[in-house]
Amino acid sequence: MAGRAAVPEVIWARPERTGRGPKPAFTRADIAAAAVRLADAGGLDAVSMRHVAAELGCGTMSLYNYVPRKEDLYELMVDAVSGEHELFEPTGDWRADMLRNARQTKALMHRHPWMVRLMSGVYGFSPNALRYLEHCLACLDPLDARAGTKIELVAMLNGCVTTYVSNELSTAERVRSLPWSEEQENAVRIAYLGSQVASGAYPRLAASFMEDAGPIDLDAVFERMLERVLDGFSPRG
Amino acid sequence: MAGRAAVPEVIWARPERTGRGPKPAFTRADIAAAAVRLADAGGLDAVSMRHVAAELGCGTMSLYNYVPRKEDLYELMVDAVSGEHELFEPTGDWRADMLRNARQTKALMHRHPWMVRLMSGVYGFSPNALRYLEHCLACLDPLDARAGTKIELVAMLNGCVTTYVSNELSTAERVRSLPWSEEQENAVRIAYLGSQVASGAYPRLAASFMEDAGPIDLDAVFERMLERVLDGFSPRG
DNA sequence: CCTAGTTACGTACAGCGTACGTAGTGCGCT
DNA sequence: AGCGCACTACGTACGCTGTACGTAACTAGG
Repeated sequence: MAGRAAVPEVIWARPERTGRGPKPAFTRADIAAAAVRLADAGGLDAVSMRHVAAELGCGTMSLYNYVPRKEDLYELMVDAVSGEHELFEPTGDWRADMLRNARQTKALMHRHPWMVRLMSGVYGFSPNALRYLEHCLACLDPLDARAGTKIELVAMLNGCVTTYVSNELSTAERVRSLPWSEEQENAVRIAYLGSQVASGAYPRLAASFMEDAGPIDLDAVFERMLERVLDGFSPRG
Repeated sequence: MAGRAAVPEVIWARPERTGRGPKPAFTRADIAAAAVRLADAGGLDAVSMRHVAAELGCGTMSLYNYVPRKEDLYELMVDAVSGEHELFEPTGDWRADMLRNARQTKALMHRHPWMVRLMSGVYGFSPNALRYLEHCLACLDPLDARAGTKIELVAMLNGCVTTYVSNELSTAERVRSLPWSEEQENAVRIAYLGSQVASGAYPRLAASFMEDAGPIDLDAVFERMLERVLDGFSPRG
């Protein structure tokens, strides 16, 4: 009969080896790495069970011995890149440390643009995610606040970074499945936005466009956002 | 030949009627409403071109006369529910007004849980989204700040609300495609999380679990988050 | 040693987005 | 007035997806 049980489980709780039978040809790390490679190269849509299996050099259905559902493959991917966080030694300056963490997260998501799409749909407590969370809490040791508050800080900071990068890359990832280039897509959208703003229906929005005529400094926007989040948690702020 | 052009375009720029030919049987609003109805009832996965066409009572391919790509259908959906925002008269108290906007957004996303998945993937400047943005800017008239700063405020507030609701509903929406119930899923994940925390590998995380033993008041967390965001933009804060 | 549990993988199915072809309809132009 | 073209409508078909299921080979535990 089928060893594949249709029973609730977390992939992390399922042991990677069980002893019986021929020894598995791949580790979970192998599989995650293959999937990440495909996603980096061809976007999230390039990650199909068939493609990952081909990348590993095995039959499609063999993958299901390691990964019961596609969802779990996504979870492996998120965990794998979560492991890319550098867990440095806390310096004692919690603001500086958290800034460093946030900037790292942003860089990580730029390296793996498909992450933003997975973040809102995958459960966030894989081993490496827990490790990162623990690291953040260690950075926050000097902050005098309840543990719950610290977790709220980490969640809010991560959330803001995610949405920021999501906005930044909104076209970049989506355009992969479109039959035209990112430049064309942006041009046509900006043209529409311009026509709407020029229509006079959105006076305040139009005024804002007049104000900052030049190109916006996205990095500065990002840094301002971080400062504001941290301010919200600083004592006497 | 094909009237279906594989050329970059925004669906909002394409006129709904062109004069020539038999008159369309549906409006964009009809289509959006049908798709939203399906998504509310059966989750985002229930929104397929075939299903929407069936809901409207037309052939699958007829839908492509109105909606050139599935992506555009999503855009119609987002715009339709964006129109559910109540654009009240600003009171002069920008903090209170923005709180009201944020709470409305949260309620809206609870009514349409699939929205969080669409928000990070769909371009954010549909007509109703622009109207809402303009409304927020009107609420912020009393705030003495550059227009760019106000837009940052709106973006940050919306972003935080989105990620908050996303975390809140992460299982709820995902579990629809799983062969077991949300309760089972949560139970199994909490069991795993508990086992990890109990393993001693994450001491600070464990301490935090000890601290707030009781169930957390999610609404309070939400309100605290909003206050912190607004604080970051209040003068002399 | 035997056998139960595992790995491996081909086949098959239902569903998806959508390219394409054809038939019918009615506005705009000459 | 009437021709032609742009449009609507929609059936068929293709390539892709996730994955249920069956079969064959293999190996560790009793």
